[in-house]
Amino acid sequence: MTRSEENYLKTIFHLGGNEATPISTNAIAEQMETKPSSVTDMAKKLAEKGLVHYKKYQGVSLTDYGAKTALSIIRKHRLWEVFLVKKLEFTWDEVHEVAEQLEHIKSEKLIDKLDELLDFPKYDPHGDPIPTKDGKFMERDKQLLSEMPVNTQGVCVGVKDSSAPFLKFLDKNKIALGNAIKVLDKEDFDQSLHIQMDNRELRISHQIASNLYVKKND
Amino acid sequence: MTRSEENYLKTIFHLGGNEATPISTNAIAEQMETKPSSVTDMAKKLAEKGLVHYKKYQGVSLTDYGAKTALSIIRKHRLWEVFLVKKLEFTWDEVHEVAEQLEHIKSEKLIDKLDELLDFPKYDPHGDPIPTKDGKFMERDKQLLSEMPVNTQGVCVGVKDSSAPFLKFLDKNKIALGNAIKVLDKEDFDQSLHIQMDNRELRISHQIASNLYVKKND
DNA sequence: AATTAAATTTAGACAAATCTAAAAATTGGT
DNA sequence: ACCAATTTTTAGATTTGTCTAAATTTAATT
Repeated sequence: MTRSEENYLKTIFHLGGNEATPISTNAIAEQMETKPSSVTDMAKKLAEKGLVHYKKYQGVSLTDYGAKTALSIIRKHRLWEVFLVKKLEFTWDEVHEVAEQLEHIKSEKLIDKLDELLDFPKYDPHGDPIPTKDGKFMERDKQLLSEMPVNTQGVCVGVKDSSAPFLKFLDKNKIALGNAIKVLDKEDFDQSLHIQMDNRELRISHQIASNLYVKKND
Repeated sequence: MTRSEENYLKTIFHLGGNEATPISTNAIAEQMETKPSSVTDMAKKLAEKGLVHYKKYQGVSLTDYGAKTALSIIRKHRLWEVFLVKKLEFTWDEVHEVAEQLEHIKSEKLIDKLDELLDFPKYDPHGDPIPTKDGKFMERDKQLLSEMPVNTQGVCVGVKDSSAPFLKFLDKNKIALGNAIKVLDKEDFDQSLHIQMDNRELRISHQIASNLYVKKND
């Protein structure tokens, strides 16, 4: 597997889709900042190797084998992210770029031992679940903050947008995973929220709220 | 810098040489298991970038800039080797292959923090010195065991050959870095040695002795 | 259902890194 | 100082992954 093939698999995985509703070459090209014609070429190659289903003009979807492969790369990416934060004092907005490189390192022992060193983490620094060695995905029970009714309470458990600018914004406003959240009020006009976070009250825009995942308290 | 360019620099560094006595394209090709014609192509490219001195038919040597670059790659390689042994329970015969991949990861912060996590190690698992951030090389006062006179004592501090087969042989015979060594006798016939290592006596061939570095006791 | 617009693929080109085979330069032996 | 052997370079081809521009297919609109 080349680095490029791995990057395509990962992108296709993240874009979702399935054999019935495949992902267009255009969508992949846009996500990867490349050209649709390049995607077509790669789609053929990946299909050749049994990693994707591909029918001309129809789009692309992962085979079981392709999905398993994608999950192993995502597993590596997220474990490295945990390593960078937990062991090397990286901030959560710095890890993605480096993990993009580290995820391509080939050594099963390396990743198994890394997992052990980190004490088998279940989530990465952005709250995304880390697939198990056999490709099982533990999706957490969570919802967007923007979808929580007024007066419900929960805990901040993840971000939808994990871009550096958004993460830095959260840092600046002391919004971190693990914080307790209560929705105090919702503004009908612009759907902004008045919330209580840990011990202070703050107002956040709909844009922010729709990129923060919360686990509702029972 | 591409991965390939980095590998060439590293190889040229390890082969030594200087502007007056450059390394032949053939020597580089042999070391890298590639063809001389490929080396010629790369020599031109590296010369173009100011990383090596290259004159047709004369051979190649690193510029100061090239040496500095090579040292930063070697620094990364050796720090990763320490990480693999100290933090992930790799054995010293397993680390090279993985470090060959890890050494190409680009992130200054990553390597600085790794250095810190490992407590600024001075030597890698094979006893080779780890260059400092500014490319300084702390070569240890050491000599080959095969060159130690009878009755001298010292400590095992490194290996010349760090191939897996040799390292496994050392493990099997419980020869490890840090062990105390005393040369009891030298066999004129085949130059084999009778030594005392920690608390036991053993005989080792000249081949082995000429691949083990010892620091003589004062 | 025909025509236009949009999406997708094909064809041909390019850069990086490599190779083979042939040509050129260097080296060593006499 | 010459010739033969060796080393090194050149020229041209190959692979991988990409691109542009043109051609084709699909989708949308009337």
